[in-house]
Amino acid sequence: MSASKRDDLVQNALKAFNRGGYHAIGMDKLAAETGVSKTAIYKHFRTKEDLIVATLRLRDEQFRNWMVRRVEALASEPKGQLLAAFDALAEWFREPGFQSCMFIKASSEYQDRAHPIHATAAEHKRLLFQYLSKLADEAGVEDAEALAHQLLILTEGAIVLAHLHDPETAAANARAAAETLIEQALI
Amino acid sequence: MSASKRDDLVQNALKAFNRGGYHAIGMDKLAAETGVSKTAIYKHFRTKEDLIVATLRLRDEQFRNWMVRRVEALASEPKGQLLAAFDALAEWFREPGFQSCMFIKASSEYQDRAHPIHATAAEHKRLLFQYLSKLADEAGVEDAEALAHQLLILTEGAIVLAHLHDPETAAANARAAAETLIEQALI
DNA sequence: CACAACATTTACCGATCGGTCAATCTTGAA
DNA sequence: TTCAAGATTGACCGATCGGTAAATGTTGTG
Repeated sequence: MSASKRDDLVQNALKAFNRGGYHAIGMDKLAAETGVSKTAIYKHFRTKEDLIVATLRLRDEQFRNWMVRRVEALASEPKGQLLAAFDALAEWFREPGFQSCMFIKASSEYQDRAHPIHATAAEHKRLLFQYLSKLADEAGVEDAEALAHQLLILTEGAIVLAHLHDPETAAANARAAAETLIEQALI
Repeated sequence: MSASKRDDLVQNALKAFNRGGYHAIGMDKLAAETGVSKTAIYKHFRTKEDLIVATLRLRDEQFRNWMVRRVEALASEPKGQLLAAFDALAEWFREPGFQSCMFIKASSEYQDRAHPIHATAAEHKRLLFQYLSKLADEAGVEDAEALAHQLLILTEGAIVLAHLHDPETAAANARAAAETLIEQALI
């Protein structure tokens, strides 16, 4: 299997897991939806869980790249970029077929902290924290990590409520809260 | 089966689902862990999903009762009670075997908004919102619903990060953010 | 004690689970 | 053109999935 076919497989697996959940999508269904036979899949991934970790790593890369690009397109100053992260969030929520966050769902299905899938999800959120922390620091916030923690909490809460209740309400309220917290952190 | 035995069943099912997840715990394992045979379970619940909904309803009642009691024990004034909700959250996170929130996990495994399990989870969060909204109103906040939305976002985000990263850090930062938002809403 | 009514169990259903294997197909170098 | 190497396949593995049926216990009432 070529590298690009393998990427296709992971990309399609990502879509399937996103739509159906991790336990709910079996390997037979996965083979059918990706167009790659089970045996071919198992040539490249030792277990289903290895494949899930690979999809999470791909999603981590895609999502953080997208987020950074959107933030930089929406604002040029670090302070404005902190707030722009929440505008990007709103854009994400509006995407057709938005189904909450792969990593939150992964940690829900694989609860044990020691599990590689859970750990991969935790790592993704840690990288998001670092990004927010960098922006806060550049914006001149004294305790940049404290603000980054607070903004990350808003982000995760907004995702959960966008999925459970209403995307627009969640995005708007998270943005408003972020604005207040950023302003206070800069006094 | 007596009413109390049925309650025992649901209570034990709640523990099992909480520990293992919904898809991951099969009916055979559930029968073994609750001490009630599958046939006996199916005498009272038409499907596994009906049983899950029953466990969520029980958890909703238990959790909200507990939260209200803790909040009232920790503070007597509405404004203080808004903040006390986050102290209660910290207490919950510290409980041994804390495994995130049953409702977030349920909505992760049953993503379709039309699904009864997802709807039950959404309803629980709506009731929490109403509670926060009432407290905010009593505290004299002008736009009580806006503040309640923001505090609910903090709550959900703190739960997610308590599970993925660190309970103490998540609780402390959510509390600090809540304090800022409450103060600003009262100006 | 007799017995009907109900609760509970064991054994089983077809379907699907994650994963494997022998056989077939494709392909590129000699 | 041949043929070995690697990719791919469908068929299959035992285990478990959600759910059911027939048989066995249990219990309150006459």
